[in-house]
Amino acid sequence: MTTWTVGQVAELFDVTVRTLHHYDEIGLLVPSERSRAGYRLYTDEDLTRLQQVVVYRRLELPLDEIATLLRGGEDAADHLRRQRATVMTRLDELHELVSAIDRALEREMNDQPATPEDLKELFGDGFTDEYEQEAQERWGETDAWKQSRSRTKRYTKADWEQVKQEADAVNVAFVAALRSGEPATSAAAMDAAEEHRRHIHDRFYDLDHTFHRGLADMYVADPRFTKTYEDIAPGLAAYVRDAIHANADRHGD
Amino acid sequence: MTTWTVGQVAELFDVTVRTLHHYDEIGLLVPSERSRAGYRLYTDEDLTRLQQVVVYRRLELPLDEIATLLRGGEDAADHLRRQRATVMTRLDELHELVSAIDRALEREMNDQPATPEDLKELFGDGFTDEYEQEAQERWGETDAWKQSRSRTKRYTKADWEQVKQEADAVNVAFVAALRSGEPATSAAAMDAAEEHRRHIHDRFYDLDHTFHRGLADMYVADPRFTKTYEDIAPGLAAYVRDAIHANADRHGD
DNA sequence: CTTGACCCTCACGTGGCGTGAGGCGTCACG
DNA sequence: CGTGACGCCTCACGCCACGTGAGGGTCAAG
Repeated sequence: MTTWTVGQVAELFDVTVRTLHHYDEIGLLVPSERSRAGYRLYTDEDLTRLQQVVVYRRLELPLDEIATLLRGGEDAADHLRRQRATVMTRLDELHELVSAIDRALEREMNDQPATPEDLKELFGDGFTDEYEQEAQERWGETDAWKQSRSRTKRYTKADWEQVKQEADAVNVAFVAALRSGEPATSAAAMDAAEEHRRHIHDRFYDLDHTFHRGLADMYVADPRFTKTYEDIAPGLAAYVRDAIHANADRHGD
Repeated sequence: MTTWTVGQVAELFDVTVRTLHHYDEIGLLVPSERSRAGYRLYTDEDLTRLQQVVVYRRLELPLDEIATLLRGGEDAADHLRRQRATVMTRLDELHELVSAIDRALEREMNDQPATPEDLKELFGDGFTDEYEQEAQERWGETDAWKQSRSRTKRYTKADWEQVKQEADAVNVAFVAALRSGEPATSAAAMDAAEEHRRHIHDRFYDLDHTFHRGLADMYVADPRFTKTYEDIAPGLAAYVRDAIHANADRHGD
């Protein structure tokens, strides 16, 4: 038996039958033979070609580029280099994405009242906790998370209460500036913004002014967090955001 | 002017008009008003909602999840955590991809163009061995399997030899306990079980005592695995299973 | 001769829009 | 009051790499 049917080939290479049909349709891998009944029959050579296709697919080359590559015209090294650059770019994007999500999550955490149950749910209380395991696996690599976790892990109830007090103090400063009629670009408002940044910086993870801007925008973008500020004082959310941006400007970031 | 047309909104938020049409079509963002001529007119509230959509889109959340989120009530943190896990998985894959490309490039530069055999060696997979195929069928895309793959991928020949030696040592311990006539609940048998668990835990994937029980049951239930043990010594499969359960009991899981 | 596993060819669905086609609305200028 | 440029509308197909049936033929075993 020197030929194989779709099902056999599919199992061998861990692809679906539909995929082989697709490759046939677009001419990327047309089986050399057909049985009288019309069954696709793959030869050794077909399998070799499929092997190459499968490998290049794992590099996420589009199928038409793979076709070009296998037509033999192009230099494989060039393709690989280009692909590497593409992957690296994508990696950077994903890294940014992760930290953006981190910031969004951090914002979630900050806005939740720090009841012991919440903390347990957020940080877990043992290695048997599924979330804890996943968090360690998945989040273990980002600096923000490592920092935040290593710091908050040891926070007691009292610590959390103090964290909350600090947060409240920051809010009070914001409200005072707002009520006094000073603009968000005033020194008082910017000072409150800087306090806000330092609070997060000290308590959770390193936070520079650029990231701080991102957080500020989130506060206004999402009504759940807008509400937190609007409940304290109307117009506070936008005021806080503007103050943070002004403060970032002041620091030249 | 308290409403905006598609074009204005598009420019404001740096999205295309088609995108706004799309969001309208799928009901994610339906403009509150229409002009007599049927022009879409976006209000302040619409823009606020769009702002949120845009933010979440930057986090690459699927549109239907964003819809769920904005419908309110749902926990944003859950969605964000899931999204984070997804992105991290993708990051891992791309890291592997980059090193695979590097290895391919190295081969390409130093030696001749890569033959299919080279590729097979470099990227693995392709003509997978039977164990790997069956394991994939069994475990599919479970975390354990992914973890095992990501670890073993980087094992060298020497590593594998050591892994084999460790596995043999565990088996020897089991056989010794069995031959000496000690019950599966004896300390010797349970110690061997614990060694077995740690071996897998260290070498392949996180394995607690509860999951270890599941493995043990499978050793007896699945003839392929049963055979492995029965070939070493008759009655060993069941003995191993009982020892593992006893060991799990001992550890209170 | 039946059964059941395998194979075939359509052909529509997926996500998140891009990209026209064909036609109406609006506005500044002449 | 007409005209041209531009913006808006609604279809509706295209993209990529297949997934997922529907409806029907083929093949080896019992």
